[in-house]
Amino acid sequence: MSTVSEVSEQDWELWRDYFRGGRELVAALDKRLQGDAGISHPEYLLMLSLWEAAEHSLRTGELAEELSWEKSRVSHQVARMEARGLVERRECETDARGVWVVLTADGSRLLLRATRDHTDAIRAWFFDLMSDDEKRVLGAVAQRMRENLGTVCASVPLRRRRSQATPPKVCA
Amino acid sequence: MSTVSEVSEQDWELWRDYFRGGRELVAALDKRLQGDAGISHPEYLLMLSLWEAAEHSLRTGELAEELSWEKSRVSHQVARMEARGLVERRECETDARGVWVVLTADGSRLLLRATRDHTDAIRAWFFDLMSDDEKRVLGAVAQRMRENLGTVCASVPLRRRRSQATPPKVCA
DNA sequence: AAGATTTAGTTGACGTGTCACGCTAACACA
DNA sequence: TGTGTTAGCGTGACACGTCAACTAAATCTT
Repeated sequence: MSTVSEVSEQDWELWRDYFRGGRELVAALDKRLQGDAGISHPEYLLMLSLWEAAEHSLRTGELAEELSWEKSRVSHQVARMEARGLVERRECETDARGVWVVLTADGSRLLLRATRDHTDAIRAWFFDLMSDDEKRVLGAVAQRMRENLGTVCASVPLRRRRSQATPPKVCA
Repeated sequence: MSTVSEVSEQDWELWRDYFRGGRELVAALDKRLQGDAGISHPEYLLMLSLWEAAEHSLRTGELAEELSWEKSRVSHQVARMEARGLVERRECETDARGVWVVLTADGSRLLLRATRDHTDAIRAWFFDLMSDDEKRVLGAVAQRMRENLGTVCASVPLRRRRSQATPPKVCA
């Protein structure tokens, strides 16, 4: 067991392509969002979560759970976005520790402007490249990976807690 | 064409799992490296490239090409790693603009210490989760993705320019 | 050989992401 | 009622990563 060469050259090739492919795809999506709407991918994701929530607002912790981010990360990101006017922080009436993060009108506008192109990009650079069979395989493997890693937070996130009358059904 | 809902719920599920799975896997690998050898994944990758090169040294630009990183990124990373004593910068005799980046003894030690566990982790969290058929599919899709995105630098990197007497054959 | 251009590499500013720590409010319970 | 614990969030430091601007050496041009 476990001479390094146990992993075949082919396998390393696969790993390389998987690893770099992921990075390159996300980088490309990010660049596209920047160009189209002037927002980053993390900003898009955060605003999307808010958009999909009741009143376009969520508590910091809910946001973290929704995005599978650390709360600290959410805090930093919200701070930057608040400075840009994309979201607002509001005190929580029922829990003085709590904070509501609310999508602003500007935020909504940008989100909606971005969504179409972003979705098209994901389709063109991801979905359209695969047959249905390949999608099944990829999905199965990805799920398996997450479950396997999935000690703590990884197993949870099968979207629940939705609301709103059919907002743009997008994930990325 | 291109109502957002063109993308099925299943497809979004796939995208989510693929997207987060990748992030989580890399995060897990990084954490493992930190714990085992006290180095980050980028540090590991950079040192591995050096290790595999003649004299354990490469020019900044070669390093960038090898890793598919921007030169600026290499520069920053090397600066941090030089401060930690993992690599050294050395003037280039034949081209006064050039810089050789050389793996130090400390760097080598850490790299070697890290390699075994890192490889095991990749095997356990990636390779072992897939059948050979699934590997083929994943590899094909990843390659297709990179080629599709692959305007500029994406098409190049099929490892060339190897040297050295069989160093740890690892990629990640 | 003078001047323009290209190439190698660095730097600073800034967004992203994690970790360790700290703070206050809510809560449990003696 | 006080006291210890936990939950919700923020902050500062630092690593990662990109972009635009920069320096200086090499190279090309005429």
